[in-house]
Amino acid sequence: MPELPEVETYVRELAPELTGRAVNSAQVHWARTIAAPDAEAFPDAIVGQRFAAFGRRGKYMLLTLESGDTLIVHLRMTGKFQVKPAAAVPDKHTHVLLGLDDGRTVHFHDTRKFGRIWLVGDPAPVLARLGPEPLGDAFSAQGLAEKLAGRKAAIKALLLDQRIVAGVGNIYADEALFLAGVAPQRPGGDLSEAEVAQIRHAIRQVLARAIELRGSSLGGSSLQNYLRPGGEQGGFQTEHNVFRQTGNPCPVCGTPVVRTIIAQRSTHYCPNCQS
DNA sequence: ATAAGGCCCTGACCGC
DNA sequence: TGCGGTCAGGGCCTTA
Repeated sequence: MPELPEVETYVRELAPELTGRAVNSAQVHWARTIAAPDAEAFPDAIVGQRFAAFGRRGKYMLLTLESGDTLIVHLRMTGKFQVKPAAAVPDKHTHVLLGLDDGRTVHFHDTRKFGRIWLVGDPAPVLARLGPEPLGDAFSAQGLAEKLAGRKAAIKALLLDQRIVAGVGNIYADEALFLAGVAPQRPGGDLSEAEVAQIRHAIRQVLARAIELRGSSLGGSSLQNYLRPGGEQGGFQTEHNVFRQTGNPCPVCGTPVVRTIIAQRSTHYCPNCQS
C-alpha cells in the first residue's frame, strides 16, 4: 500500500514525465474518485491546465498547475497514477483518464476504489489535519513525546494516526517499531523519553531507506498494491524485517516473528527484540 | 478529549 | 467446479 516512500517515489518519477504537459481531455468513470469539485465539473476544470510543479505532503501527491490550482491525488490502498502511451487500453478499474498534449494518457487505476482526487485552488483545507513531515525538521522527539503524553492507545495505532505524524502506514509503522525495539502494543503515554527518541529516529531511518529503494511492492503479479508510475516495482520489500514475515526468524535474534491485530490492522513484531 | 468500531471496495484465498 | 465467508487496510465517520 502506498505510504510516504511510495508517494515520494511517484512525485520524483512523475515530475520529468509531466512537467510542462497540458491536459487536453478528461474522463471520469467512477464518480466517487473525484472528491473536489465533483465528477461532473472535474473535466471542464482540468482541461487546458498545465502541470508545473510536483510535491508531497504525507501520503498526498500535490501536482501544482500553472494556473495556481493544485491537483491532489491520494492513492490509498490500490491507486496507481500512471503515464501511458496513447495505445494503452484502460481496463474496468481505470476510473479517471487525462489525455495529454503529447498524445500520452494519465491513467488513474484503483481496484479498491478508495483513492481520491481533488482539484482545488488552495490545498490547505485538504491537508489541514496532518501532523509534521517525518523527514523534516518539525518532527522532533520532544514534539512527538508531547503528542504521545497521556495516550493509552497502542503506539502502533498512534503512529498510524496522520495527525501525530504524516505519511506512516502499516508497513513502516511495524518496521520502525522493530528498529526502535519497542513492542507495538505499548501504550503511547507509557514510553520513556529515550524510547520516543528511538521511535522518531527509526521512522526517519526506515522512510529514508525505503525512498532510496523506491518503496515497497507487495503481493503477486495480479494483486500488486503499489507499482511506480512506469509500472515497475519498488525494492524495499526485500528489506522488511517483520512486515508480513510471520513465523520467519527475526533477522537479529532468530525468534519467530509474531502477527497480531492492533487498531484492526495486521501488526508484526519480534517478541524478543521488542519490549 | 480519547478510544473503538463500522464503512467503503474488490479480489485472493480457504474450506467444504 | 462452485460458493460463501474472511481478509487486506487509509481515512473518515459515528458511538460511547
